[in-house]
Amino acid sequence: MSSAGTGPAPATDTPILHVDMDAFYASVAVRERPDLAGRPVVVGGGGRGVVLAANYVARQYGVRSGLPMTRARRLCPDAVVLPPDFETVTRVSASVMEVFRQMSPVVEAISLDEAFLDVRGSVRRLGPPSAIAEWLRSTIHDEQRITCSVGVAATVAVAKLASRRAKPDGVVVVPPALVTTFLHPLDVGELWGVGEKTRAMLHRLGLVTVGDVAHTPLRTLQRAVGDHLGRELHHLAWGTDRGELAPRSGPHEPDRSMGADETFSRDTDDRDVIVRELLRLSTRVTGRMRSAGVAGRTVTLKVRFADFTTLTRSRTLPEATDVTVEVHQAVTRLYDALGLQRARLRLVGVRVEGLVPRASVHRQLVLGEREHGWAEADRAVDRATRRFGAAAVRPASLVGTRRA
DNA sequence: TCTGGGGTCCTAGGACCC
DNA sequence: TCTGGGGTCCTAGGACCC
Repeated sequence: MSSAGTGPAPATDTPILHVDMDAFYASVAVRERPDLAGRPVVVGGGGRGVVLAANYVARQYGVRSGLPMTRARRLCPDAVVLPPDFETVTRVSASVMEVFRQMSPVVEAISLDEAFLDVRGSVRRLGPPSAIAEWLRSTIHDEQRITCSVGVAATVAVAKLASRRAKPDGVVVVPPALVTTFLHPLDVGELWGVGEKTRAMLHRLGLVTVGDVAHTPLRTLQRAVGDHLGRELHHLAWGTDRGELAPRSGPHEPDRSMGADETFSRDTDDRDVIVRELLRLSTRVTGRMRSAGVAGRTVTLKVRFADFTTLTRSRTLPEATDVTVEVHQAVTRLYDALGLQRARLRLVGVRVEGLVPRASVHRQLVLGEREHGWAEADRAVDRATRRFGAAAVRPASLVGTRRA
């Protein structure tokens, strides 16, 4: 370390960086397949899936993430379509997060490809935030051969908007004096927390730009969109959201819920098929719960009909559980209670909420319940799965019945 | 052959208790 | 005789984010 060790740390009025990988899944795919450079690349699920990421060549054809894959193929028939490579993406993400931690100890990751950094403690060592942003970008580019964009500001939400403005492959700094100049011309839909519905409702009220929202009385906003979101929007519109990060330290907070859902490749009204799918999903969810060491009391069934209307039904059990059979029983009862006749389902889902550490659950043994019951069976399955893989052990009704 | 899968948080009404 | 509130839990739905 050099002599710079004494004296007050240089202050900065834009300590928050938002780093966002450009077209992450697609960039990683191209990195693995250099022959694809310059071609339109779309990463997404097959069948009824949606676009996970599209590189900038594909975006010229109007392909965007979230678009149904069928639409994407129609918009860009020449696109190279690839399934997501989660393993590589996860590995690249971990390396990138490691670079962030070299730049600052205060990192709040929001997903595999996005994070906030507070660089207040790093300016003496590394220079002003804009220089840190550039160094970070060149390091990631050199080490991982992918690009990212960085927004720099005094607050979290402004930094996030700035990084969007910086895309692709750039840096945008918004000093405090320019925050309203930057924010107010933007469409309200750009704000974090304003999706399609809220945007449409605000537009109907004549609130089109962020500036319009900024100059609307708080009470009026709250009547339109609710107390909480109203207050939130007011802050966002003036760039006065939080300027502190909530870094995930330690092993990380436990999830509040765990769930799994699946869209059928073809809509179905066959109870056998549906109940079997609920068993698969219950098995998956409780398996994840057991390896995380949590149990939960509220079990929720989700059902989506062919016309995309969706409903949920939930049931709170007397005791928290992580037992596959109990969760499956609960969702099957909820399903039967719907009394669907010939309604065709597009999707079913299982979720367990109100998770608590398993160790904190003291099971009351119900009269007649054997001590080594289904829970013991689950643990035996977990051990076998760890040794032999997921295909080794599964309920009899999930074993293929098709004959040659 | 339009519209995934993993989550979080908020709202609102009713039950129930004090 | 009047018709209270506050707090918590449960359920259902909706909106949003990555």
